[in-house]
Amino acid sequence: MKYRTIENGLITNEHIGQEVKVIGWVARKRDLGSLTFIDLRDRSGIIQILINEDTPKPEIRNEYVINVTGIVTKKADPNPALKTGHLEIVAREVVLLNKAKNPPLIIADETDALEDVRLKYRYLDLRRPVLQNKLITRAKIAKATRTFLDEAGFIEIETPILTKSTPGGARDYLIPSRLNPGTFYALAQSPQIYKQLLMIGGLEKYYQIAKCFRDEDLRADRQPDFTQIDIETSFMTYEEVLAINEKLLQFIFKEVKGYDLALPLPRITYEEALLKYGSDKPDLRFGLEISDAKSVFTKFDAPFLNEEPYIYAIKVSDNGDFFTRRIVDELNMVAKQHGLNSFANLKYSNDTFSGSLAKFVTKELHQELVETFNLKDNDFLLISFGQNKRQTLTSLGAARLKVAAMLNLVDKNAYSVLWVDSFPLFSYDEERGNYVSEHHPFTMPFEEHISKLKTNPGEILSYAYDIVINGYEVGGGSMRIFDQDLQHQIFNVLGMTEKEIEQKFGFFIEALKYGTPPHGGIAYGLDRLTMILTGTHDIRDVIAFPKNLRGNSLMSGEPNIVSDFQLKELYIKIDKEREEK
RNA sequence: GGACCAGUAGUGUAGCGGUUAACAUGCCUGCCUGUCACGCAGGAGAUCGCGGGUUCGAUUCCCGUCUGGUCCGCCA
Repeated sequence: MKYRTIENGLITNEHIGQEVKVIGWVARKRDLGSLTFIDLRDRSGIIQILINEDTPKPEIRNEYVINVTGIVTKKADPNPALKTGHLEIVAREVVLLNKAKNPPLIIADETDALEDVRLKYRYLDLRRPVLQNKLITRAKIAKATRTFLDEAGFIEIETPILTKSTPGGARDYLIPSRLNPGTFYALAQSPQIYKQLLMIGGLEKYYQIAKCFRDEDLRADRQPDFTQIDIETSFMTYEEVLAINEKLLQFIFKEVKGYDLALPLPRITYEEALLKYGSDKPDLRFGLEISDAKSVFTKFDAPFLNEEPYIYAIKVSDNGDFFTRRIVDELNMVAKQHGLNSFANLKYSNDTFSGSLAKFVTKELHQELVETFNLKDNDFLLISFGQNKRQTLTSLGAARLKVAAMLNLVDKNAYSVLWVDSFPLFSYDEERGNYVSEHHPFTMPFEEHISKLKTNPGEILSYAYDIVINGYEVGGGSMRIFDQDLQHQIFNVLGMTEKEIEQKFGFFIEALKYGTPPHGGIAYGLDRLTMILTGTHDIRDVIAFPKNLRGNSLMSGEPNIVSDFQLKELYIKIDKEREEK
């Protein structure tokens, strides 16, 4: 006895006239009295079942699981919306295998439910074909990755999830050790140190599709546990590492989407990305480039503007009339969110300026503005100004994205894939009063900048690179330091004492002393890559059982309170006062 | 830690200082031989998130709180 002889979505013309047995969920029932039609859904798709008057039929409602035996028949009037829309199965026997409660959400591509209902009943949400297709795409990406890297001589190696907590970087998820009272493991934030140790261990080419954990606040594209495609290789130069990663991406795009990714990928430096697009992960599917507007606006007789050290502008061509008071207010919200008071703006039409700065435009400035920005009728200038260069740029960068979305400037069928490179090695942390790694402390600085370690660390650039797709940081990596003295100097710049270095990274410094090969690598966010290739902006769409913004599972209810007995075994006491707050 | 938006039948929304709280869909019952988001007729279903205040009267206005979402900070 079998439940099925064929999957619903795989039934084709060649089965016409054959008796088949199918199984699935009742997606829809259309009862015409003596005729009943059922859309029967399994993972492969939907096939219509016809139950005639003389065929005995059980109670049938939505989401019941039924088993149908019958003859595949050609329909007189096909349904073009369905892959199997020209076929149906005329039932001989219909068996009810399981009933179902009335589901709280519509189980179809277009559901009516909002996120929290979908997450609470995730197992029902997962029955929706759109969601299943996203998980299928995710599996295809993983498979293509394995195929490509395997053929390129990489081997898949697992590294520990229970690891040592090392400060710097993201907050750790801590796991108490029962066997070692008072001590903790940290869940791996990434396999970074292990993969470098694998290089020292002589494995040469490693990869892993690795779960990683970071206890930071969540976003639409950030989950506390997520998956990296983690890659490291020895004996390859910077250019060779980028080249093989480009080929990997090309292979994935081809296998998963049938899309031909043109190589080599464009590269843009971190500084250029920030100046032109106000972001270290620019979306290049549209223009709206930022220009330095200091020279013009500094001449404006407006103290709030001309005294600011940084002034930048975006010109939006031929859409001035779009920027009504309401739209400008919306953009100013973006400015506020990024720490500025507001943007300034100028509309140019009929050779006249209007907008927030219009009253400061003198005759001379009028001419200079038109020439500087090459203004045509119905153009619009959005201007950001501030004390902090990065903030002034990134707020305008955020507005750039918003404007592009509002004006529909983004080509949804295009992919913008590029490298952002030449990242600074360090940035200065005002709060902590010392330098912190921009990427991570194992990143190789440009050789010609190493001399600045003692004099001006902030100016050092590094062999770090991000892969950016459609404005998402999809991957990031670097060439690594393989010289123990240089590594030691880096730790010093980061303000670590000899004792701290020894405690936290002693084993790693020691390892570097035994003939470390030149090496480098990258880590891709599998979740984000899947988001892009499935066209969603919500990371929860590409993870089977995701968490909400508070890190809670609305379905199973973690995190949860544990028993006093469990806590006692782990030598942990909960501060009851704090718990009640 | 901060800013903003939302919370009304199972679901998604509308609405308003005094309503029988509306619409769609889902659900239930009946009818229907070619539907495919079937159709038609009828029906059930809501302490308008929670607490307080203003008011003769609050689902509506105000304050607080909880929940969900988006963003900033954070994410080596």
